[in-house]
Amino acid sequence: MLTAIQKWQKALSEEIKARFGLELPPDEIPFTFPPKPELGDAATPVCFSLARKLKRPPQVLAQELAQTTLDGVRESRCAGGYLNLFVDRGWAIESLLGGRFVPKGWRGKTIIEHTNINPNKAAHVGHLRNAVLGDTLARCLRYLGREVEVQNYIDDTGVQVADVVVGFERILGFGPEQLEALLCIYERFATKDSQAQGPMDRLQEWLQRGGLSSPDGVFAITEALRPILADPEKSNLAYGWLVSSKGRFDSFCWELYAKVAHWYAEDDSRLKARHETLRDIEGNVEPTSTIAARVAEEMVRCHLRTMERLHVRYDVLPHESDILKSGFWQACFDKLKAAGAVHRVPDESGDKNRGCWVMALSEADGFEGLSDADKVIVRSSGTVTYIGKDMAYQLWKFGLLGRDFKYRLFPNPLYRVWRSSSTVAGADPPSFGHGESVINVIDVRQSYLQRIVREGLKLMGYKAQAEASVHFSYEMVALSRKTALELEQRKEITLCEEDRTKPFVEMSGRKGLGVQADVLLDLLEERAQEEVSGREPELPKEEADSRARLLAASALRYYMAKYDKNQVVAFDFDQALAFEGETGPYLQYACVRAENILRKAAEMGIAMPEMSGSEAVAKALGLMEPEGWGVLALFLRLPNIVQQATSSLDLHLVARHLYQAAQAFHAYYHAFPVIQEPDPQKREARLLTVLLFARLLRSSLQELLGIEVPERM
RNA sequence: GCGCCCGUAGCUCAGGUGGAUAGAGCAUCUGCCUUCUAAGCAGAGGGCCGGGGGUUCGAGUCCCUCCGGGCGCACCA
Repeated sequence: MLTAIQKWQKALSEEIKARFGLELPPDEIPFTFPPKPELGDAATPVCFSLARKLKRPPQVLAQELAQTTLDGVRESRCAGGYLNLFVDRGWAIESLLGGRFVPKGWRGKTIIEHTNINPNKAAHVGHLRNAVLGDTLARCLRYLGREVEVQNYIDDTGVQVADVVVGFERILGFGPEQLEALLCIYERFATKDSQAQGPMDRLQEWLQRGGLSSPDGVFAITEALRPILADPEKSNLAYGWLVSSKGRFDSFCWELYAKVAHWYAEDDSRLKARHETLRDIEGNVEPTSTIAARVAEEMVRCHLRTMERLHVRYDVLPHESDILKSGFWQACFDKLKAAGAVHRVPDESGDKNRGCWVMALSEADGFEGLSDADKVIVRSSGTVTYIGKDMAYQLWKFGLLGRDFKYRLFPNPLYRVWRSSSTVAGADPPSFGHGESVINVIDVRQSYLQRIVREGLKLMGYKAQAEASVHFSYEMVALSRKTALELEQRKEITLCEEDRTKPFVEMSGRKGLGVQADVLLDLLEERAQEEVSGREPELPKEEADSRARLLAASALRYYMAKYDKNQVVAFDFDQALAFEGETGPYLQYACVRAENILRKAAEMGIAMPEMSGSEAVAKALGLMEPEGWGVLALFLRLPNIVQQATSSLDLHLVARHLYQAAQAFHAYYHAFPVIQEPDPQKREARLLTVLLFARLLRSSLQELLGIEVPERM
């Protein structure tokens, strides 16, 4: 289905051909929007370029083109060479309210892969940008009528998980029982803060508050942890993290993971532990493989919970371990070999890649000037690299592998989500994969690898799928210098000399450098809570909490969505914690204000206007002030904005546009009182403006940006 | 060395395929709450759009070049 502008472009293209004998494709007819609403609802400067080709003044051409009949346009005027269009308001409102965009011309689904946090530590603010962009893209595509499947890839076999397992086994001396005991504490105890007294007292208290007052439960846990508690060094470490993690297992692992990196750095020979652990995980050697699986699963649960706070959900969680166990890599490897896309570097050669299977990139477009033209796919040890697994995964996403996972439900208390499995199949999973196009949301640092995956597909003969493989590349989130120095002062992070001189500090899970997503969300909710209770002290706590959550989520989502994707976000606490100015709450507030007027009007017994169809509506629309109409007209452009945003992956366009709409409404709100307006007809027109605005903004925020609006704030 | 990205107000950023007077937010200053919630509005100051060349009716936007900064180019993911 064509949007209004596309229809106009088509009609104008035909008119230009008929009138001037000039072929001008519809999408080459530019559309802009007049700076003032009085000038019209839309405009095209096309006559400027026509003027050159036809050697006639643009004003004259615009006069002629103004004769064109355009769908929904009641008047075309020319002004200084521009062709300005005034739409029929009734038509515009009808199409806004009724016209969901019918999915024509789009068959097949789009697979979006996003989030992809290594399941070995808590999510940090960088991961939030990924998730927000991925989720916003999914929402925008669904708004346009596309079928979307959201996948969150879980790398549960890599070095990162291995490292945290090393931490549990070798630094803390944990086995499966101790891990279970720890998880049990986390499961029962989910409150945020505590001030430690004596370690054992505290543990007992936590256990009791967590509903583990049954002596057996406490006994079981303390029994399991006894060997750890007997060792002061281990028990101090674990206890410290237990406290600082504020009830979150992923936060515990965040500390543990950073500790492991430090532990390696102290003594190189300790890296042996990493390799042994990695080997045991892959070889299903107990207890290591159980610990790894348990840690990864629990971590994914933590991440799902974190993302749920931002209203981000997933359809399926493909696990890397299942890619290996289900023979995906083998099938992919066979295809690569059959196509001659990879070759083995002989053992006896002097090449540094001897014994490896490599993909030659020297012939490929866009890989010129590499220091090494060969990319290792299979290591000399016979194990496959990340890039190989990723190629197999990409093939599966397109349904090209000839294999599928089994699926079972992931143990998630929040909503139904499936995960891959190599062995156990749950009841009636939907069909996953078989995408027509695939969008991988990964930060810019992985561009090179994403290009290799595409190149691999091409070499295997899947040219169309290589074309349909999109890397949604965005810049990283770093800590602003100000924020980094603040955090260092509070002893939450440690910076090296080099970091201190840089304009911003790159985050690093390994170095424990970053701001945890949940910590930021907690801060946001706290601040929101203060604001809410400052305004309505009488509000029941539950209601206040729920409002604070919506405010915090919207502040964060808008903060992550408003920047151009190529812009490094220098994360700054002051900016991220703001609720004023260009922020999520500002958008919500516009909606709440509009709804307040409606509520008040209803309380006063003023009838709500019809929104479409009747004579009265047409009349009210005609009586709207240009400013009021200007607010609503912004929503007319929304479908085009969303379309452009999704095709260029510039999602900030959507965020900024809705901000602009909110801004326009706030100004209107102050200038045009509704309830106090004595003239009933004017009042009717204003009420209709407010009603339509409230409807449109609320649904747009929710559908496109994943921002929910509270009833009041 | 090669490749990609960024440089616009004191700070953080917008400025779709070149078009109407370069805009927002924060910060600073001045007004506006007995009038639909001030998480707001109105206004002021603040700009050689990194520098220099070009392309044309028209360049913040396109091309070349230089300068400054970031990120990639692993048998890590």
